[in-house]
Amino acid sequence: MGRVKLKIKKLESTSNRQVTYSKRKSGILKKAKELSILCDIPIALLMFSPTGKPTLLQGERSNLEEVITKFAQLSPQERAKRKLESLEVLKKTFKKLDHDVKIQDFLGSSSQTVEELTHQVRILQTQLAEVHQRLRCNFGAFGC
Amino acid sequence: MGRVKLKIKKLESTSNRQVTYSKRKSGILKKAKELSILCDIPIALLMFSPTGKPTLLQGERSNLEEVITKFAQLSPQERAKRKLESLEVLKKTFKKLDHDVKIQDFLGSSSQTVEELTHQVRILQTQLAEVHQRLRCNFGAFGC
DNA sequence: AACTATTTATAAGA
DNA sequence: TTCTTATAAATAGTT
Repeated sequence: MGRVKLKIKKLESTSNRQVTYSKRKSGILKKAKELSILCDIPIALLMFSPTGKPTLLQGERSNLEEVITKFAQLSPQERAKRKLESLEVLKKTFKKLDHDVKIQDFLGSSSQTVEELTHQVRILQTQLAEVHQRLRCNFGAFGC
Repeated sequence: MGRVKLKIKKLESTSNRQVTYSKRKSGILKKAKELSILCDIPIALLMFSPTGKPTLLQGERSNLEEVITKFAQLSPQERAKRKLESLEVLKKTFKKLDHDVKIQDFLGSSSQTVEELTHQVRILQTQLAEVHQRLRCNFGAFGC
């Protein structure tokens, strides 16, 4: 959507990458917020700028109330299907993990880099803690 | 982008929510992939359909090589600034968590719901494990 | 699932 | 960088 049709491949110019990131980031954040509100769904978007600055968006409804309600309304057949789909997604996720973990040809390191990764760990731990919290509050004591 | 200007609020009709989710989901997934490639950045997008079906996208570069390289190139001043920014993001995240956790006026439950939440926990744990793995592989044994 | 009238996003340029 | 604008792209309502 611009003066010319853009080919989707890595932009050569560093400054152009940064400008494009800035523009498209605001666009995709807007889209995510709109989708969350219009369809009343939970959504999470995590990205890193070309310089490493993290951005985290959680939709207006980061709670899972709607998912729970909708799920409770499904028929047994639909539930069984959903269960299988969930397992498929899970298998794919692990498959991707296995692949990524094997490609470990990284470059040099820095102490700041560790801080950055640690920061990401904390964000994910926070999200994890939130889901755990919901499990506890809504369904009693589970082994989570 | 349609016949009329749409007001951004929860769509009344359930079927309309599902149709809109389907259309906009494909749009946002495309945007995320393009952003990942054009700007060569890591990105993760997690969302749930109005019926609870999860979708997870990780950009082409789910590894953090670029972030690390870019970060290593920053000046000490820029690193200090980045560190402060990361802490701000972290504070916001926890603030949001506190708020959400207090609002615990959920509806009825079901055994399937627990499975769905458990599935989400597993996805987040997988992402967490991935980041931990990278920490270990690239920077030696940390207490993670 | 397709089709278009419109709105929206954005690439280049100022 | 921030604003403008020509153009590409997404999509709301329709079929």
